[in-house]
Amino acid sequence: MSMQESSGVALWRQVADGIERGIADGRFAAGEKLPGEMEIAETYRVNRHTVRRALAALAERGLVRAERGSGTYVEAQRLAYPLRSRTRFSEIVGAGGHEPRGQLIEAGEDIANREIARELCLKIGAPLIRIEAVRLADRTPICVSTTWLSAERFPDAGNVFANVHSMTKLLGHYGVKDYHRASTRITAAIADATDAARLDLSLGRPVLVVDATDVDMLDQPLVTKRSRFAAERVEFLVENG
Amino acid sequence: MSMQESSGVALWRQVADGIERGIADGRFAAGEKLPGEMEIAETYRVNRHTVRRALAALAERGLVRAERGSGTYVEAQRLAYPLRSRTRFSEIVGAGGHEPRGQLIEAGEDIANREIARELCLKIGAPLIRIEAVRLADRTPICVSTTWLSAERFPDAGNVFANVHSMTKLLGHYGVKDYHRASTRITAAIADATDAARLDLSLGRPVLVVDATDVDMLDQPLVTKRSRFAAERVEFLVENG
DNA sequence: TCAAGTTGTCTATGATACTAGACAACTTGA
DNA sequence: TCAAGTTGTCTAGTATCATAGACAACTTGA
Repeated sequence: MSMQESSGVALWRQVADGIERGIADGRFAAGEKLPGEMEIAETYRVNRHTVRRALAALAERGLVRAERGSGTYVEAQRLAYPLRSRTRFSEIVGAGGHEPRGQLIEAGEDIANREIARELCLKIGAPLIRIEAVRLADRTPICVSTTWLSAERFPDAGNVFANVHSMTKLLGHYGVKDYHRASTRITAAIADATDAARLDLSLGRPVLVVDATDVDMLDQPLVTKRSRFAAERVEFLVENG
Repeated sequence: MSMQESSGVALWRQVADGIERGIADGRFAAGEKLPGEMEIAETYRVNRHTVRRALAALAERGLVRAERGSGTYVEAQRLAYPLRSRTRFSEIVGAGGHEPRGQLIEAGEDIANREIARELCLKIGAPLIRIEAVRLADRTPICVSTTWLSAERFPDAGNVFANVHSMTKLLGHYGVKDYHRASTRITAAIADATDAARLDLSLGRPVLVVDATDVDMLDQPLVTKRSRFAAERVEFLVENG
């Protein structure tokens, strides 16, 4: 018997994703015992060895734990991430009982392409500061983001961010007392090699890609950014009404 | 030279995803010529044959078109999908210049688990109608959704939906004049085999998973649903303030 | 016309992925 | 204690993945 789907995704990986989805949506509760390897193999119509490889991958990521002679058990949970007009990473993570951390990867200069120029109401080719940062809850990386600011309005923003480790504090440094989210666009993709490494994700894992622009109290654009969230670690909450 | 990452995702697939991302975020504009196979191979540090397999996969999905002796050219676009309090699939798709279509896959009975009971303010074990449907823009499937309604309040809802092909019309049939979105939760996952087939996606493609509950004008819950959107075909827009 | 650059097709080889079967090591409950 | 059920480990064979090189077929621009 053979399974040729030729999707470019290994069978063990498909099984692992299936089990992970089961964990994420509650079919397998935390602490609960998974079905036996044989039963999983029959469910997915694959060999037991293929299931073992899937479970090994999940175990390595800390989602399950195998106990010889007994069974394989679940251990996981996702971070709830509300998308509000006032979106602050530190507050959201703190509210979830975790310690928020930010880490600068790289800061440099850039020039505005058409898209960024439109978002920030600048001219194409205008000088920008580009900040690459990773944000964590406790010791788990949650997202990496690329942030662009006008280099004219926020000179030396890269160095300031390196000191304060927070976008809110950075803006405060330039006299911005408060700001809020003007637009948010969400889609999903597969993490590229760089992001996967920074998020401590294995290759091929999905990320939620969020393009957002923050404005001040007069609706003047301040910063625009593209964040990539590890899909397996967060769940966005959109609150209407 | 060798590349052993052993992520469970074939190299050609990683290259294909990388190029697709480039198309999605505008690095490669529609109609534009991609870099030559040799150049792509050098970029990703893989063999030219691996690049060819990636391009073949993209060509089969209609994202690119190869012309012998000349080059490989892009052809694609994503559907903008605003997430508002008043979210109507048909209006969104229609506004984008496409023809919205809905298709019933299956309707049946179900009983409320804890999560659904909470969303619909019912007791655990309460009888439900479960509707599986796929929704398309022109002839392209955009999302599949599983919708749950109280079987007491909406008796025979499955047959009604089969006739009207629209959730808005179904609710109208029971006297609900207007409704709006109460909560929306978004995450991403890999499409399972069933969803992949229904969305005409190859295995391993990411989907945006949306859990949402609609309420009437008195904030009484009407329906709760879990939709899976083909990530490569949509882009969610969250509009704040 | 022609050279340079492009995609298309062939052969070949080694590494991984998947299947298959067998048995060991261990846990649990009767 | 013991049988049934669990995970862990070994061997082997087949198919797919990825690499490598060579050359054909075709397009483009000088």
